[in-house]
Amino acid sequence: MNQPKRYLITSALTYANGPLHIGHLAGANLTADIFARTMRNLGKEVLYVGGSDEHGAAITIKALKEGLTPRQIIDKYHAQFEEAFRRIGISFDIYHRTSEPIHHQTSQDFFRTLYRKGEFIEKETEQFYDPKAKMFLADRYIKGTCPKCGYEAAYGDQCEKCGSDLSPTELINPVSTLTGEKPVLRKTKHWYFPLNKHEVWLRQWINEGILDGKKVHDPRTWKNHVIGQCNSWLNEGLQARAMTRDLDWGVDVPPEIPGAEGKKLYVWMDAPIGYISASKQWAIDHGKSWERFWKDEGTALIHFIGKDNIVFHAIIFPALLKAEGSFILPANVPANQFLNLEGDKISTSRNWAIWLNDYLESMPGKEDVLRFYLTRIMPEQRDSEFTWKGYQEANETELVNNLGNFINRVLVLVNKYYGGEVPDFDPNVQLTSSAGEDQISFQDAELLLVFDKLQEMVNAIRRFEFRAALRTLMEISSMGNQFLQFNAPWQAYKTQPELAAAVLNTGIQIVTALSVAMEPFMPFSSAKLREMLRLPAVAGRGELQDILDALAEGRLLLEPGHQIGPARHLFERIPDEVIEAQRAKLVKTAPAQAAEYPPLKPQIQYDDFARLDVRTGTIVKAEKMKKADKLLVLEVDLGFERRTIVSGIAQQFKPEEIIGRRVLVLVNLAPRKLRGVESNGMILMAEDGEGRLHFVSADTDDGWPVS
RNA sequence: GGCGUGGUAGCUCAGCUGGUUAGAGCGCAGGAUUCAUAAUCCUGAGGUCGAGAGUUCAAGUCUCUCCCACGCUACCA
Repeated sequence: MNQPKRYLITSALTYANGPLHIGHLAGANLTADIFARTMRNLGKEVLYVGGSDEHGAAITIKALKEGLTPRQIIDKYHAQFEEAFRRIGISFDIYHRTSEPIHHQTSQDFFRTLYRKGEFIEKETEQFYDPKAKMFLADRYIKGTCPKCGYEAAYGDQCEKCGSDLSPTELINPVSTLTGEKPVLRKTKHWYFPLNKHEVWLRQWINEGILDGKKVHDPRTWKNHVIGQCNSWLNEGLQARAMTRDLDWGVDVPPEIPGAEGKKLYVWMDAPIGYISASKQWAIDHGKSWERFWKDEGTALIHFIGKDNIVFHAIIFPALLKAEGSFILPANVPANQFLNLEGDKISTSRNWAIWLNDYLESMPGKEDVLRFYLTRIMPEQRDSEFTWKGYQEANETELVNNLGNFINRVLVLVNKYYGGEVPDFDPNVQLTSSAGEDQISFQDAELLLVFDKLQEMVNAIRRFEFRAALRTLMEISSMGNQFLQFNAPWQAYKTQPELAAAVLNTGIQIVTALSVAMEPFMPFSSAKLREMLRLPAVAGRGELQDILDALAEGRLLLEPGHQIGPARHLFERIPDEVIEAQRAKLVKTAPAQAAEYPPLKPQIQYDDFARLDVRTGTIVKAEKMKKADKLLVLEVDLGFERRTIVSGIAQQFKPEEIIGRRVLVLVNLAPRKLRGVESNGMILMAEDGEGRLHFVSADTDDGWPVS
């Protein structure tokens, strides 16, 4: 495949309802940053965009909870994100936000174009509207009397008593569960995007890289799990998706479209278009063209995301772009898997995470160590795990002992023997190669080995194999350590000064190469090293390409006579106490929501209660229901009879554990078929604050009533 | 239940279209060395490649069945 002329790189937008943690870095941001920096260092034209995703119901809810306005919430998180990303060195060309007018305009324009082209299906439905809450109600927020069995607390989508599927409009006396008000029917219109119409070309584009008969990318460069996930969706059949919602916090549906009042664009018409509006803003700020990046086939569009976002970026957004007609499609969607933490999933609600802000505050100057370790364990092909011990070890064995030590050895020796001046040398001096203790080499041959490694590293990054690229980088400094060890310039300096000069000149060339090559991974340490070398910091202007060219042509990277500064340590050990203190911060908390008691149900009369017939019983048989994850088929002995009862507790109880359990059974519940098995009754369970279920029972004989 | 991805030395992971004694780093054992943040270098021990069956002259690599982890999805509160 031809090398693209330029790259448009995106990091998944960050949702503005909670702080950043290391998972955000490992998934979509550090990956994209390393890629963007590398491409800039290779002299490519790069536009790297990111931003905050600031719309949606979750933000409204968060605002209500904290007693703030949605605007206050998003302002707070956006500022926080921007600052944290900057401090950890994510090199966005622009970090934008979806609340900006230019974004609203851009996504509305996008919607308009699709609307005019007839890409949407309009569906008008009558839905219940709660005048007090001023919102349309989802089916399950409505209760009323079941038209079939007369049960008074049937949900809008289903009657729990008789099991029939309902639609909210069938209910007699519907009531909003939010406010208790009587909802009114209102017509509401929504626009659906018929994804199913796009299935055929999507299949070919994803699996063969062919779009409109043209090869646009090589599917072999896409990750297995990305293609697999897409095909899984395609094989299940794509459905028309609503592109609008009855929400109050988001981008308005273009007002001139009939029926648009009160409607907002759904997230699929909003968040990914944020990439486009960010590009536009960047173009305005810099007097450049955004369309060069979005509409020219010489551009490779790369979406960096986590695996939860695959379908969104590889199917839905491409389909929208194609339907719009003027945009290129992504050349790759290198999704990462998930990062776990100390044996458990990262969870914002359980506070199981390493928060980026906290890290930046409590581990000052250690930005690159985090970047390094996260890259080293990056979940590229499968989930991986962050441990503080692993972090400490990686820092010590690789950064301090290998990379930092090699650089320090060279700089100290050059300072000590040559007053910090890069020594001149005789290119014909025989050296021992880093490739083996018995191999004779010369300086230029040695530098060609470095060239090969740099090439290898660049190729790995082009394949989005960041772990491999980082490993290759470390191999260069390993080679450097071997080279020093074999040639022992500290001895040669006394007996063969010409050897020492050739060795240390070579050493300083390798260090110079490293100062550039390490920049995408560890920009802060790179800058520090460049300062010691008295060289300008790497600024993303083709420095890596310059180095590759020079090495290929046999030119030196740092000329004899160049004066370097004193050696300072690039990395330092991190004491056990510091690691322990960090680990001690990790304390799982119960999710906040689960701690809240559910609201009390409306008052009932004794007669209502007396209608329930609850009896004691014993589980005598239990087995898993086939083709269902949550159901157990139980046989319960009630003394006077045995009954089959299906219970949705399979995720918390194993069948063999619960045989013999005394339980309370609601015995006069109408029978209902669950996945083909008739259930005659209901096992009563108590639920605790963390959602765990517990059996309730009594010490009486089976079959006697409970009241 | 369906689909997807993964399951390789104590740990973290490489192993492309099947081909000689399965690799690396860390850790471990022994040795060398002192320029360097007790760093570095050399050597070595360590694996029936999740389990079983099959295809093949030949399988970690292909096929089938099963088990485990994670994700999507269905069903289910």
